[in-house]
Amino acid sequence: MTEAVSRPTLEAVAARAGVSRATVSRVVNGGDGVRAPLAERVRQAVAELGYVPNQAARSLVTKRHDAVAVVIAEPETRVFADPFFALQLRGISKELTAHDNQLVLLLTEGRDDHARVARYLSGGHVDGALVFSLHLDDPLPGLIQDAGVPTVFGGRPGWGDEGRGAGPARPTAKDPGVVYVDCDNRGGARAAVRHLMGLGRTRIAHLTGVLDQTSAVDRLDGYRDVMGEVPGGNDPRLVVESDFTPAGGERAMRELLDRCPDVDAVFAANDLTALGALRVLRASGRRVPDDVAVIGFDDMLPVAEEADPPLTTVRQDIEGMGRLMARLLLRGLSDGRDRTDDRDRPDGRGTTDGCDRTDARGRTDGLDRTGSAVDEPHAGGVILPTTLIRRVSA
Amino acid sequence: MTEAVSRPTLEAVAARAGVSRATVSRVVNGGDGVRAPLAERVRQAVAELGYVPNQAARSLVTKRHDAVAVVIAEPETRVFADPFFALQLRGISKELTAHDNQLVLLLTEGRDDHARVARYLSGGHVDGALVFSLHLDDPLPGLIQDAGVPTVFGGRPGWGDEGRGAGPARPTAKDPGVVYVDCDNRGGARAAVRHLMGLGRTRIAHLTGVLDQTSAVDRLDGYRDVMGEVPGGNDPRLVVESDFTPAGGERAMRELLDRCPDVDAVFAANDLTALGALRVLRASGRRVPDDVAVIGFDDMLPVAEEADPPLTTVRQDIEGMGRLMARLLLRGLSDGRDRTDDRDRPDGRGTTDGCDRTDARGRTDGLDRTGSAVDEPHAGGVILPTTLIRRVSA
DNA sequence: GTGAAAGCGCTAACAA
DNA sequence: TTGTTAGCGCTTTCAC
Repeated sequence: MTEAVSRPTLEAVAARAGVSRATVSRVVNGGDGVRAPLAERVRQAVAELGYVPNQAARSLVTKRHDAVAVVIAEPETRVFADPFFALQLRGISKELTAHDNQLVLLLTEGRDDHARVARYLSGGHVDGALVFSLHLDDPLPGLIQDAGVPTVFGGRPGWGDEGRGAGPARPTAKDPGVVYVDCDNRGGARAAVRHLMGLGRTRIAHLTGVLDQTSAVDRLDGYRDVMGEVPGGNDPRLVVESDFTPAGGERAMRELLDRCPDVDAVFAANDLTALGALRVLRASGRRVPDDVAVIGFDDMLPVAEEADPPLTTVRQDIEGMGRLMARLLLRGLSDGRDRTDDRDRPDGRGTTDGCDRTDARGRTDGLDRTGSAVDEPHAGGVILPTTLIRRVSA
Repeated sequence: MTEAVSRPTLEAVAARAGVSRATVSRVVNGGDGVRAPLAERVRQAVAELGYVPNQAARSLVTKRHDAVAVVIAEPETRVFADPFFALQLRGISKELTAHDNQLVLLLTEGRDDHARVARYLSGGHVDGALVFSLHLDDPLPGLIQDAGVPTVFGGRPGWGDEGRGAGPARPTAKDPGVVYVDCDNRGGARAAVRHLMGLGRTRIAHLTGVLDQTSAVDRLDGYRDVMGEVPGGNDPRLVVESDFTPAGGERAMRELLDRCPDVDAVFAANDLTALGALRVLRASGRRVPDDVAVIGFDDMLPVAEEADPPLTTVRQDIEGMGRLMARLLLRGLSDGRDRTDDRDRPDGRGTTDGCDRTDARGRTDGLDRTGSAVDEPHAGGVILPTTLIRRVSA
């Protein structure tokens, strides 16, 4: 392991180019107001010396870090069981890189880590935070809000869902300052159920996810939206609580077959649950999709594609979510300063502005919230669309 | 998105405690040589003010950053297709956190990013780097070596495998300074094949991984180690090249059945490949394991466990690999300075030293290298053991 | 054992 | 347009 060596400083570059440190600094930071030939000489010197600015020194005076923390609350091992996390991170990374920001990854393993993370964020080491936390009663988001760091949440925070999560709703729930990005869980669920109806199915069941996560709640709500419209759709026996795992899917499917042997379609809260359901259906002698159609959620490869039969599912643009989160945070950060959004780095690596590639629709397309006590939508919620992917199972 | 506020400085703490900045600094950094009561007063002030040291200011003078970069060469989308990456990261994160280091994540998307990463690492923003790059001809590891940053590689670098990868071996291949951590791919493969033999199988095939990755090469070598010992084991038709994917596994399995209809066991280079093989075997009317036994590699959940039938496979301690990489890097870093390894942070959060929990065996337990021209083992290679997980398929 | 003072490398007023 | 100067918040000699 080679030892690091000392790097040339601004001073060295200035000397070499025969100018003052201030001039070098100007050139390095965009070169506004430096006459071309001089700037050229400086750039020359920079190249020759292989000068790279010392970020610590820079941060010390600018109070900026060009770094963003990504916080992932770890009890969410679900996050580790599928590529979700990795894709999200990839999207975030791309966007941050395009804006010359670094990604500081903070993984938490429980309460002890909460304090650590809060301390780190309060410590002013990063300009902002991207926070993933799926559970309604997770204290981490609250701590982070209190840390006073600009933050964008991944997934709709559940603070406003009174009567659903454990404990009272956080006062911050209606805070217009709360910004989050999520996929259209509810709309995707509706699309899935409508598709099953379009297939002529009438006894359509739902195997839910863990109901202390907003994604599970929203998918259930989407299911109910559609089922509520048809006679007999409100049969409570058709909804079985599960937990986003294959084992849970098996359990739930067995229970479902007990309750409703006449079921002819299943909408599973995610692909893993569907996997378990498929196995039980096969064991029960039912054919998929002939006897029972099955739809999953997530399009989690290779699970969905490699299932037997390949799973029809609802795809979300996971990478796009990550990208959008980063973009929103960065935009918020630059708004907070006096630089405008499009004042990108001089190397012209800025991306196109806006949500052009993400089809952000804002809000939840006219629908009111999930029957909770929250009347106003979360001011900063951005919902990305989902797509139904048809394979064999439905 | 709340705006960040200004934090209390050392100065403020000093004023509050009625001491000099220097004293506060000493207390904050371990408190050696400060009388107890004074130190207590300082700690009090720190707590009251919620003081957190400004890392930028500290780095500026210490030239340390307490930050480590994790570089993941992205063309390795395999890394994104399974939880491998996430687990590795978790191990790394735990270890870094225990030593109060931050994790800066650098994902690359191709050549353009190489320069960016090299620049960042050379820029002295981090104390060291953990680098993942699976392909033999990836230029990134070379660039990183040149950047002069202490580095530990994830997975055995292939630079020394002459005649295998594209291009000549890098001169650094035998550099005793090269440090890497890998699982015992070769030993795991041997265990798998021996297990199949123990089952009385005689026509044991191998579906390889992408052979420009050392993990695939090593697994193939392990297979050959064992097969070479028995008569007829060298039948080249029993080895089919594949690519670590289910689709590749299908292709390879079909080809294998064409070539050797009498095959009675398959060792697949990973679980995904095994998945494809299982499907083809089923389609061909063969029963698993009765007619053909199948073993995978990685114990990639949920793939292996949820396969039909559940897959016997070789498990590696992925999280342990990550942890060990971080530990080795951190140790190297502290060796490079004048502080000894066990001079941990004052809050007593240091972990136990050594590789106690990882069972590092060092080297490759007496076996010579993979038939390549490299006679001396890579000085810094640490190989973690693997475990055979018996499920139904073999 | 404690404090005073000198920078670390950079940016941002302000002068020229 | 360019240079000069004063710190940013911290650690670290060096006196006391």
